[in-house]
Amino acid sequence: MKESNSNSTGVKEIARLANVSIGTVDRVIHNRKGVSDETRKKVNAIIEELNFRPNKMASLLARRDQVNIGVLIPKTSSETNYWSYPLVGITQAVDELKQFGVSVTHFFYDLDSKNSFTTASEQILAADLQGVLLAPSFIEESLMLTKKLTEANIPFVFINSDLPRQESLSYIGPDLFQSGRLAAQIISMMAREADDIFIVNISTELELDHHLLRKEQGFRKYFEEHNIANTILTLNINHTDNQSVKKQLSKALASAPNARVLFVTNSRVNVVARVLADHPQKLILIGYDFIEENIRCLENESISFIISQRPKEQGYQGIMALYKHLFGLGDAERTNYMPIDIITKENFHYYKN
Amino acid sequence: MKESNSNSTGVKEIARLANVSIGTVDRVIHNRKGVSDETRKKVNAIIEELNFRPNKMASLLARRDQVNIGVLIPKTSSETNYWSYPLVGITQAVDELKQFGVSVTHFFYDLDSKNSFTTASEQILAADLQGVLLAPSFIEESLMLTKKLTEANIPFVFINSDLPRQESLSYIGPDLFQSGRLAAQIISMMAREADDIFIVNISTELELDHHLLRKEQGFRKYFEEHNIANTILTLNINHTDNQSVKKQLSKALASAPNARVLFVTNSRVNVVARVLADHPQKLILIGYDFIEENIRCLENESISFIISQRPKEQGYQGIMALYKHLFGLGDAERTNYMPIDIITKENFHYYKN
DNA sequence: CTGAAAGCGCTTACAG
DNA sequence: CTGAAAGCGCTTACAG
Repeated sequence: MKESNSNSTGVKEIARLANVSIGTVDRVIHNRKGVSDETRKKVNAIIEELNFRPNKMASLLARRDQVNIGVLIPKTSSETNYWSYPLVGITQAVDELKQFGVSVTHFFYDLDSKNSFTTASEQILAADLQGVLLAPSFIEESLMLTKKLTEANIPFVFINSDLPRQESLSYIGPDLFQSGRLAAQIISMMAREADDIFIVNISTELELDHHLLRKEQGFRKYFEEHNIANTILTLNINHTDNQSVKKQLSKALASAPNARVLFVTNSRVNVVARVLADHPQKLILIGYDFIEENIRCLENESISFIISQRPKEQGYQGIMALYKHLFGLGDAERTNYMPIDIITKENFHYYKN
Repeated sequence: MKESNSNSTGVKEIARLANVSIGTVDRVIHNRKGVSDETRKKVNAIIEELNFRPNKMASLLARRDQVNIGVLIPKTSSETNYWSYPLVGITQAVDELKQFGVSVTHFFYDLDSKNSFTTASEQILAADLQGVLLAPSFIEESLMLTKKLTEANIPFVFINSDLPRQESLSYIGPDLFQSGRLAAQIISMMAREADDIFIVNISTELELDHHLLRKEQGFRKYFEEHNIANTILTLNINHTDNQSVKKQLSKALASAPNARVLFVTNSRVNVVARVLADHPQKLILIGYDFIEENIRCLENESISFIISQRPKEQGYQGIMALYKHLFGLGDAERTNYMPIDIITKENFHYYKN
């Protein structure tokens, strides 16, 4: 290790060259008022010439700002641990950033209860927050919240699903349509000509929204574009318990003897795998989300493919986007689509996102 | 934004509580000598109690250490731009770290010339480097270098391929065997019973080493384990030009009329795609590496799947591992296998690694 | 073995 | 509009 030569560039050197004080240099760097045009020009010219970039560490150290970010996401339920992954990413980001004065306050809601979302929203608005990261699962309720946040001038970032036309800083999450296309491509390569294909949407009315439909649209679009002749059937199951799924699925399969491939449009694919365990014919199953239940099904080969969209990274990038914005370190893109990962029995072990 | 309450913990506060100077606190924190056992204990107790973690920024700022890391990787050739991706990751890491005093000196070698590797090695040893990131493409030559580095007490990290039993800090790259298994799984799901499968190794003698063989081993292992009956043939092509590939491939395919799936064990899969363009039968192609030539083949559907192992991230993590080690911020695992990503026409667009 | 002082490269009141 | 001084939380000589 060597020590740096300290006569290098820095506010001090710039001040010397411009014949001003370092305070003035600081004012120019941050576009603060109280500097004559002439001085500003002179200093800026030198900054240009030296290609000066302020030392972020020193800056952060001297400012000792603290920001508290509110995080509003569903709580991990007994049904799925999906939301534990974004949480890991959030925690990781905060661990890296706490030395820069970033902290987080968590607010969880229940995916089965709009009320819990509204309650959490009120807590968020009452808290002293400088930014909010949220998963806007309920559209109307989310709009209520983001409207207030916008009024209060509190920046926010969406993860996992988007609410277009909002004043959000960023959306970080999947491109649902495209992920449906990817599922279609994989299936089209595996299916035989005579195979019928089922699209299975499992969802209570609460959730049966744009989400699953967008995936279905992408899926069907792919088959259309490629003129693939397989019959594609849709099965909507609006109860999520094993019994209901089993009943409706059995009925549907009984009436479609050629069905050999099932595309389940959300993480409940493991429920399908389970109720299909005693099905006479071997079916090909593909579904969504890197959650423990699904991984176990990959292991026992009852599910062939899982599509995952880096839940951990969504949380991580969400916090990072807020941090950079709050500290004036640059803004992320408005829309950030995650890579669409294909997970199987042979590669889930190294998947860390 | 709020300002932090500055009466919080810090060396100053610890010094006050322990009735010593902050210099002594610093000595204890970093286990420097010149502190009596008694004082050390007293200070450590307080550090414990306050759960004190030194402020990394302030520490880095005060130390103003500079490290220069040597990077030894193949140069991007006209044949493949593979190595431009790790380079992107390296550059990104250095951009983030230069504020912490990290810089990089690049040394490139030619994958077709062991000599160029040796020459670059000498330059590395002559340079004033605090760490080295290298892709040890040539085993003997790499061993020569790492031996000297170890003697000189310069830490090094391997990316892309590993040299076990070396004193490297870390290996960051693929698990070749497992990626072969993954290829086998995908193919086993797509192939019909009557299809013959070709494993195609394209490589000049220089490279025809453990690399491709490990992938082939993983591939065959999967088929064995699953008792899949397809015939698996191996074709070794030891010239990399289009003409040679075309000739040997045509010959092999002529003698195997049932061949319908080709697994190419490296990035040259695009060459195969090209020479197969006028092949009468539609073949399924799967190969390695997220490089432009291969992406184009995904687009025109002449390649079905590409396996990629996050080349960008390898470079990024390699630099990070060295940085953390050099600044005493913790060491990475000895072996870091990258996720094994499956890339197709429908998801390459969002793949950023 | 220990302390006091200067300094890292910035920012922030405060004074003029 | 501008400057001088103090401070962010550490580390580094230097003195004793």
